[in-house]
Amino acid sequence: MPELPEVETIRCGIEPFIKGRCVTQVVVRTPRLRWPIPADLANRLCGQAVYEVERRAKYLLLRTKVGTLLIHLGMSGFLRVLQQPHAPGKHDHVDIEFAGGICLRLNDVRRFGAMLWLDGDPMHHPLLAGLGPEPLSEELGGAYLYQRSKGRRLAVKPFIMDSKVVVGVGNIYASESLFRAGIDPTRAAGRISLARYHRLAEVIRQVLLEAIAAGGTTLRDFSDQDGRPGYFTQQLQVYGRDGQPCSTCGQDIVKIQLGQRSTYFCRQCQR
DNA sequence: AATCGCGCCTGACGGC
DNA sequence: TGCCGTCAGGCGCGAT
Repeated sequence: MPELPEVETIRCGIEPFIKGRCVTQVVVRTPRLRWPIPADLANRLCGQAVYEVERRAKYLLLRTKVGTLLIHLGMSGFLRVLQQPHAPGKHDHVDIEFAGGICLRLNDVRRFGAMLWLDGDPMHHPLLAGLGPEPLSEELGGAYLYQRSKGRRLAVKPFIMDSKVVVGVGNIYASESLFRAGIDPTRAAGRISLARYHRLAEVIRQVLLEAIAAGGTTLRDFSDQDGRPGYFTQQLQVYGRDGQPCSTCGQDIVKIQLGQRSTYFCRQCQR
């Protein structure tokens, strides 16, 4: 499941192949993603050069001078760059072909992803306009989280997963960050001190940067690969480790449901 | 306003 | 072996 580090890694991986290149053809085999892919996407995109490959939250933005292609990878999506012709396989829903024979191929088993065309300033689009700060930016700090959490009774884990508060903290990294910060994921967001939020902001950045570094290594050979990119290479300390001993104190990691999400933590180390 | 819970979708996995 | 139920999860949206 692409979390922010995977999306950033994919952005870096595809950028050198498509930046500055002109779209020659768009093949949509399965328009039914989270929302239907616009029927006129090919008309909009063909003949346009992609002059920038950006990321905002987990959205990829391919900018042209007449509009922006927005791509979200949902739970199971990934993008590959093909330099050699290659028959599409199962769940290869879209090909975007560029001058020079480069093909950007979207594969998404569960189709929770999206591919939309945005006119005008993409940052004003409803999907992007209300988003909180990027977790790797200066804006995310303890003071910011503390201020936003005032009076809120919501548990801290769903609080930091709320994209209006901060973007890009998915279920896995939320559990990992709270473990590193020693914070009980069920604790009300408004009942956490400024000092602990300083620590939380710091470890969120740390965890994401480590994952980006790991992804950069595994995805070095980005194009023309057959299988999926190597996600999940990061050492996870609590996620998916229920019943196993905590790496700090040895007590069993527990798994609970919090806001319909599996949540993993150590009752001893996280208060 | 804040919070909760649903639904989209497929594949892996466990039980019988 | 096959069938069926359950789980996983990002995230917008409607309900409370």
